[in-house]
Amino acid sequence: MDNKQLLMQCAKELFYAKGYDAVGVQEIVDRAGLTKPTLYYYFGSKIGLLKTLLDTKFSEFREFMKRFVRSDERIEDVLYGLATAYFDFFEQDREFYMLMMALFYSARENEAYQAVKPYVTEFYELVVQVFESASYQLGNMNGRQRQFAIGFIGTINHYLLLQCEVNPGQRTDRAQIAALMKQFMYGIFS
Amino acid sequence: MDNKQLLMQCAKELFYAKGYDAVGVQEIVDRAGLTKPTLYYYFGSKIGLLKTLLDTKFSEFREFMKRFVRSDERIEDVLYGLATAYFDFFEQDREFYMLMMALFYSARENEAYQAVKPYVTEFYELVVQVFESASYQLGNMNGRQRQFAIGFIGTINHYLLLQCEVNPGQRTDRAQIAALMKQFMYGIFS
DNA sequence: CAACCTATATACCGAACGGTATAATAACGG
DNA sequence: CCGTTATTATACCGTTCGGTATATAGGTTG
Repeated sequence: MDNKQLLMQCAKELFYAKGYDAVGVQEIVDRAGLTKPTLYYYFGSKIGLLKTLLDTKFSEFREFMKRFVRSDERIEDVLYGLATAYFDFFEQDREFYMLMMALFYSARENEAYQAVKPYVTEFYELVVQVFESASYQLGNMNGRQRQFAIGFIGTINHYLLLQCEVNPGQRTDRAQIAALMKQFMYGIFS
Repeated sequence: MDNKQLLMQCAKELFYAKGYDAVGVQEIVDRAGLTKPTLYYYFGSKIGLLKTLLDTKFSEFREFMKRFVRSDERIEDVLYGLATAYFDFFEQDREFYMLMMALFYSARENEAYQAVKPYVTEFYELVVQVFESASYQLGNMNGRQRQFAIGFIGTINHYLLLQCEVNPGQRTDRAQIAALMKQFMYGIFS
């Protein structure tokens, strides 16, 4: 791994563990065994480092989406594929996923939030589109597509949060994804 | 309002807008028109100020819970009451609610997260209890009480997040709460 | 070899950080 | 009116912050 990748890796670990604002540039380069000018050579600034990290990782997320989502299937299967993309991306790099969530929930004026917002919005709109194009299966949603999208992402994110708290090492299996989607679609009484 | 309350108010606004780590003690006292020793006189430290703020606000949240939750009713009504408590507390002070969410989603090693965690856990356990005591109505949940509690809180929090993004000024009405609970209980096909 | 470009280090900048020693002021009880 | 206590300000502490001017080492290219 070259030093650019090394710096991104170290930054990700520290941002995840302590929070973007709470991590100093010195701390990042110390962990990488380098010095500050190297970091500034590659990324220009601390926020530039975060932006490069986000850009790299969200490109991977797009690949997961392409692999698992077919919008022409039954809505049950589309949602299952969507959920699988989220779960697999989460499993591939839990630290980054949790970092992304933390950034998205952080304060609106914070530059770290503003850096992550466009990416989160992009994937949120993708989920909205899934519900839009399923309208012939779900019937008249009365403009509730966005509410469904929020509910869907919220359900998944909170499940993943629980995973991190309760099963720090264990992988989520396919049966659990199916159960969660069933609960989302048919409610807790089913 | 005395200066202690004033400092808590100013801190809350700044923490909400910029994030705990991104706000300096100097900034807080400047906004309040005071000086640093006053802050340290009342709260001892920056984290002490946050803890006092959390303690005060979560006491209010407990009152909302007592007012709206009757565990001896039908599960539909209990969940509706629980949701109402969350929504009303949110409406009473949106800034604080969003701050609490941001803190809870922040990094585990961050002291701001550690300050808010006990309170969030307390209310999570309360929701778990609601599902536990509804077991005779929901049937055998196979130990999924915690999953339901996570799903319930996740659904509400993401809805409130959406509220803040889309309708910054508008109040959530009772019909929307009922619709959200219906979706949670019966799924999106209902 | 000379010029150049990439990548890295030494050493430093001014500003802001959280926090405090000390003292002045204000309010209150005797 | 005096002593005490609660509250606030002035001025400062050492440390760390994000960021940079400058130099050097190594490879590449003319």
